[in-house]
Formats: sequence, structure tokens, C-alpha cells
Amino acid sequence: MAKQIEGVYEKLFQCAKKEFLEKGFKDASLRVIAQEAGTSTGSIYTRFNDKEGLFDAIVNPVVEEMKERFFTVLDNFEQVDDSRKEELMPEYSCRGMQELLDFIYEHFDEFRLLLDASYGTRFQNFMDALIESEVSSTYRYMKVIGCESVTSGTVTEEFIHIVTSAYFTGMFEVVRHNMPKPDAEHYIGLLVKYHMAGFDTIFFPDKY
Amino acid sequence: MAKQIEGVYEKLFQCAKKEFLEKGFKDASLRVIAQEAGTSTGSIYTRFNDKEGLFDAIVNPVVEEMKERFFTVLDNFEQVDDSRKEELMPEYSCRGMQELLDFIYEHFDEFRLLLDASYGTRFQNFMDALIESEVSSTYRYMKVIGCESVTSGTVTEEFIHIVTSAYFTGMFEVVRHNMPKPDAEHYIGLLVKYHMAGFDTIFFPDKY
Amino acid sequence: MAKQIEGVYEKLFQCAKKEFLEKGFKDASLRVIAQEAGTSTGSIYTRFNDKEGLFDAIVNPVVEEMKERFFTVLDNFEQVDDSRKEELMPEYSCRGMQELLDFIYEHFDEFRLLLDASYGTRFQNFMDALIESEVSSTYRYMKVIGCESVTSGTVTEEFIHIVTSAYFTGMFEVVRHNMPKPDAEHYIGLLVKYHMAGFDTIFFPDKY
Amino acid sequence: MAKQIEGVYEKLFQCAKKEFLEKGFKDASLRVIAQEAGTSTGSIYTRFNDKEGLFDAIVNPVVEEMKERFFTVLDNFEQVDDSRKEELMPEYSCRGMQELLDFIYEHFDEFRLLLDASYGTRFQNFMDALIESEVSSTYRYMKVIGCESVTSGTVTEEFIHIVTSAYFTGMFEVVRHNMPKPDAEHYIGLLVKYHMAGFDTIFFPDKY
DNA sequence: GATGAATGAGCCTTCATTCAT
DNA sequence: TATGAATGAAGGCTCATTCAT
Repeated sequence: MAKQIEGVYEKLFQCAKKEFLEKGFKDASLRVIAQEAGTSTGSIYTRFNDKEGLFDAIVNPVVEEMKERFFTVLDNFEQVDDSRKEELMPEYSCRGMQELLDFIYEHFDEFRLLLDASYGTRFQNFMDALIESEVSSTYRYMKVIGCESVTSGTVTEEFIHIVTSAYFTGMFEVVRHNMPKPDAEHYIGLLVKYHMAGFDTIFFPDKY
Repeated sequence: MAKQIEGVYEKLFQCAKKEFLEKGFKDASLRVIAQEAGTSTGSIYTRFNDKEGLFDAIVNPVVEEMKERFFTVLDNFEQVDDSRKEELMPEYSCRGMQELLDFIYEHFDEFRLLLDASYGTRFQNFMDALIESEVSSTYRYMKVIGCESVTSGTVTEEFIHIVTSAYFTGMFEVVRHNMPKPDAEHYIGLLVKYHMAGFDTIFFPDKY
Repeated sequence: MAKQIEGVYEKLFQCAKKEFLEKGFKDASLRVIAQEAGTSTGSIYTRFNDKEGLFDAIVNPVVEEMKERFFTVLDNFEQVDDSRKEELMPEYSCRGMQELLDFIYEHFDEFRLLLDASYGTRFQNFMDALIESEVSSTYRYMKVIGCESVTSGTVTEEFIHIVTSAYFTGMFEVVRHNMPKPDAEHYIGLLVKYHMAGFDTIFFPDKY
Repeated sequence: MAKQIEGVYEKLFQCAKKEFLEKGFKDASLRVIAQEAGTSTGSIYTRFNDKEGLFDAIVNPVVEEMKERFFTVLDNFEQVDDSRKEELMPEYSCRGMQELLDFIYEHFDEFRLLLDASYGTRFQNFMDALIESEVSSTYRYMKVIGCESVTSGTVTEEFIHIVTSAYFTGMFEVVRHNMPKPDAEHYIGLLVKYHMAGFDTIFFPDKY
């Protein structure tokens, strides 16, 4: 059984990343990628099955790891004793965002791909899905701690979605703008504060 | 005098809207649109010049009116006496958002096109541009009222961009999710509160 | 019976001339011509039948008049008594060329159309046809005067064609280069000398 | 290693030649060529890049070789000692034309393409360019040998252009008329004589 | 007669994918 | 397994001509 030539996978991988970033999934050309990588289009099919498979290979590992980390955080928090949830929430939330930021900066290109170059792939709703997880986790939390605006129906899961979208968009804005990490950290710190203050105002209007 | 067959314009307009919404600008097919509209591709060129002209015809009137309204609001506020700006800000902001929401619901499809189907057209950065206007207006305002976090440099225009992106994304989420208007109004009301609380926390930490 | 609007014919005529000159027959666009002329494509069909008809209208009158003049000259010479032909030839030839030049300069644009913009029309071989007339006339003349190189078969009609093509090409070069008429006259005078000297060398090698 | 199907290149090449000859570059259809050649349009792009590339492939090798030969002849003559130029001119000129004729007959179709089917390609001014080279070479020669009609200004480069156009047109007439080579040779021999006699009459009126 | 919209075939070109070598 | 040529549908667009108004 003939072996795949070493290094071609990586070359394709890198060139595809570049091409997808520049043109988006749909407008990227496999011929260009293969050429740039110094190999043939066939090589892509051998290694990645098809165009989407190539995109997948670049982006999915990051997505998977992200999910795992993300869900670990959510799960951990889920397992905190209900009585202490409210108290620990800010810390969890803040550390969660920090970790997310770190993760993003370790996988900057992949996030840019997910955000702005994934139209036409199964990841085109990636951010929505991510947000949806966060939303339902938050919603469960709100109910658990008996947040009145939720139990009374003033605030629904739908609204949490809106606010969370806003929050995450702010977060990902640092990716879209290619900010240096220190700046990003500074801004995200502020963003967390912004979000929490806004959040409390809505969900715990009586808090203060 | 040769007249355009009546109703074909509208038919093309509607079918194009549908096709663009479903597939996005780039992937939409003029052949499909013409066929669906029961006419020939040539008809499109008679009426809309070319593919982008067709997209334009659907979306530009809304964009233009939006700009006008939006800039009127910003200008009005700009002309308020500086000493009263801070006091009147919340009202302006809130009413502005309310009007924006009304406007969006009058032109729902067009906004969906602008948000998610405009890649490849001159509108692809529409939301960015919108946000940028809001950002610079806000920034000017902050300096006028002598907001300390701004004058001291803790907070920059870049961060205002992040927060404003977040805010507007929340706003447009109602479009993306096809919410009934009453729900939307309710949520936007809350979103405004959320934003203002968050905003104040960052920019006027000493306020309270 | 409704009447054609006055002046439109002329306008179309002029605009067509311009368009044909710029782009050649095939690449000229009737829509552009109509637009430029401030009328409709239909007008062209009413007045000129079709695209070629339009070209025809511009060019054919000139061609016809040219033929007539040209054939008159040939005929006149034909009717000269055979015994005097040789003697009168130079004068006829020279005056013919002079008249041709005058005629060309009265119809400069039309000649440019015939030479370089007629591909795709029935005039695409106009110059060939013209030359062919000249050739057969010349050939008849040669036989009449008993030119030895012809009667002996050293020189054929085919070769006369070659030489005549050369001659006429030189002639029309002044059109292609948009020369001022005085220059043209000077050059054509020289060209006639050139041709005649060359001609005699071939056909009457013993003359001198 | 994927190979181009053998013979397809040649088939395309031949069918393209045929189509271009029949309809000219602009009006030739790649679809027709591909069909005629029993392959797909894509094949053309694999082998020739695009429509002009196809024309190029047919014609350019001939043009390049022609340039080389042509310029070699001109250069050689340029390097002859000035004092012997006048004496050697006729021989050079005659041999040059002879060689040109041979070359044309080795590449008959290509010359027909260049002459009558190249509109719309970068070769559309091929003959003009060729003539222009000859003209400026001739002009330099005239000045070197101190031809009086040139130094006195009676005769200009412009007129040399006219005469040279005439000369070359005569030459290429054999192509346009598909003459058998022996006939062509005979005629070109005569044409050279014709040209030289005419030329001398104009440029060296005192010679005899 | 005047208009100019409608027609629809035709243009060159690009593409992801297949498959013979 | 590697190659890259072959495929052929599909893309946006232009055009001379027709014909309803």
C-alpha cells in the first residue's frame, strides 16, 4: 500500500487556510490551493475527501476542543451546589471568558475562518450554536436560582439569546479586528463588566 | 411607445428577493430568478442593468432612507446644547432605538438581505459602516461631556466599537430570528436598559 | 400613413458612421447607435432594414458612384483607337489616379469604412473587386497592344493582379494614415511614377 | 501521472485553425472548435489557457521565427560596410524576399490567419509592424548612402511606408490567393524587379 | 411610423469532482 | 497513492431582431 507523501497534508492545510481566509469557502478554488501547495487537486480528495472536508480538517478540531472546554466549564458550574451558584457565578463567568480569549488567540485563524469564511459549510452557524449552548445553560441557571424576572416570564430564553449574542459578538470583535492580545485582554475585561452590569440590571432589578 | 410588461418588475423583484435570501448574492442565479419570474434573463438587464443592480434595487432605497433617518437623529442630538446632552442622552438613545426597530420591521426582508446575503455587493460592510457612524458620534459625545474614562485614555474608540457592535448585534438578532414585532419591542426595550447599564458602568464608574 | 421624423435618418447615419469606424461592422452595436442618435433601435429597422442595411446606406452610394466613374474611365480608354492606346495610357492612368484620389478625399470616411471596417458585410472584398476590374481592363489592354511578355505567357493576369494590388494598397495607405490631402497628392504623384516605372520594367523590358 | 489524451491537442489545433480561418478570431466559437475536435471546452483551457492563447499557439511560433529571420537579414545588411551597401543592396533584397516567400509557404495557414483573421488579437497589427521595421531599416539605409531625394526632403519616411506597404501587399497577395508555390516564386521574382525599378525611379532619378 | 422591452441563443470562462494512467 | 486532464453544467452578460403598444 503506497503511502501518502509526507508534508503534503500540512502544505495543503496551510495553503487552504490562506485561500479560505482570503476568499471565503465558496469563492476559494481547490485548483489554486493545490497549485500553491505544489501538489494536485487529487491530493486533496485523497486526504480530505472533498472541499468541505478540507475546511473541516482545518476548523473542526478547534471547534471540537472548544466545545469540550466550553462544556467542561458549563458542566463544572452545573455541578456546583445550587446554593452557591449565584455567589460563584461572576468568577466562573469571568474566568470562562478569559479562557475563551486565550483559546481564541491560540487559534486565531481558525476563528476568523469560522466567523467570516464559513458560509456554505456546516459551520456557517457555528457562532449561533455556541451561543445557543451558553443561552440554555444560562437559562437553566436562572431558573435554578429562582430569578424572578425569569420565573415571572418577563424575561425569556429568547431574550437571553439576544443578550448573549451581543456579548459574544463583542468578544469576537477582537478577532475580526486582529487586535494584539494585550489590548484584547483589556477590552474583554471591560466587556465582561459591561455585560454583567447590564445583565444584572435586567435580571435582578431589585438587587440594589 | 414600448412599455415594460406590467408586473414583471415586481415579479422579478420578489423572486430575486427570495433567491437572494435563500442563497446569498453570490450564489443566486439570474437564470433561476428570471425563470421563476416567468421571464427572460434579458428582462433583468432591461430593468436592473446587472446582477448587482438587482440587489441594489431591493436594498438601496432602504439603506438610503435608513441613513437619512439615522443621521437626522445623530445630527439632532449633536445640536443639543452641550450642557444638556448628558441629561437628554437616555431619551434620545431610547427613542432612536425604538425608531430603528420600527424601521426594521417595515423593511424586514431588506435587513435580512443586508445582514446575511450581501457578501459580494457594495453593501457587504453595511453594518460595519452603520456601527462606525454610531461609534464616532458616541465618541464625540463622550469627549464633549468630559467623560473621565475617555479623557484619561482608559477607554478608547476601539472599545466603544466593541460595545456598539455588541449592542447592534443584539438589535439585529430580532431580524435574524424572525421575531414577531411585539416580542421584539419588548426585548429591545430591555436591551436598551442592558446596554445603558453596562455602558455607564464602564464609562461612568463613579456615577453611583 | 405616418411620416418618418425628419432628421433622424441623418442622425442615425452619422452616428452609425462613427460607431462603425470605431469598432468595425461586427463589433458595432445598434443599441449604441440608436442611443447616440437619440432614437430607438426600431428606427433603424424602419429606415435601413437591418444592421447590414445601415452599413450599406452609408457606403454603397459611394461604391456605386465610384464604380460608375471608374468604369467610365475604363470605358473611355477602351474606346480609344487601339493604335493610340499605348501613347495615351500614361496620361489616362495618371489622370485616373488623380481623380480617384479626389474622389477618396470627398468620401474619406466611407473609404475608411470600406477598407478597415467592412468585415462581415458584402463589402468585405470591395478592394479585391475594384482591383479585379482594373486588372482585367489592364490585361485586355496589354493584349491589344500586343505586349510581348503577355502574349508569350511570361506574365499572366494573376501577376497583374499582384502588381495592381500593390499599387492600390499604396494608394489607400493615405486613407489609412489620415494624411492631409496635399501630402497625399504629392505621394500619389510619386507612387504613380513608381508604379509605371516598375510596370514598364516587367512588361516592356525591351523598351529602353 | 495524468496525461493529456494524445491527439487532442493536434485535433484542437487543427479545428481551431479551420474555425479561425473561416470566421476570424472574434467570430470563431470555442464551443464549435471543441465539438468539432470531439472534446470539451475545458480541454481548450487546459491546453491553451484561453481563446487568445489558442490563436497564439497557432500563430506565435511562426511570428517569432519570422521576426528572428527577418531581423537577422536586416542586421546582416546593417553590418555591411557602408561603402558597399549600395552595391550589395539588390542581392540582399532579392534573397530576403526569396527567403520570406519560402518561409510563408512553409506556414501558409498561419500567414492567412495573420493577414485576415487576427482582428481582436495582439497580432492584428502584425503586418503593419513588419512593414514598419522594413521602412525604418530602409530609411536608415537611404540616409547612409546619402540618397539625395531623402536628404533633400523630397521623399520622406512616410512615402517609404507607402511604397513598402505596396510591396509587401503584393508579396502577401500570393497567400491570399492560395497560389501554387512555383507560380508564386515566379511572380515574386517579377515583383522584386518591379519594386526595384519603381524604387530607383523615385529615389535615384539621376541614376540613368 | 415610433418605441424600446422581450427574447433566448450565444459568448467566454470557471469550477468541483472524477478517473485513467 | 499521485496526478492533473477531462468533464460539462453553470455562471453573468450581450446582441440583433421582433413586435405589441
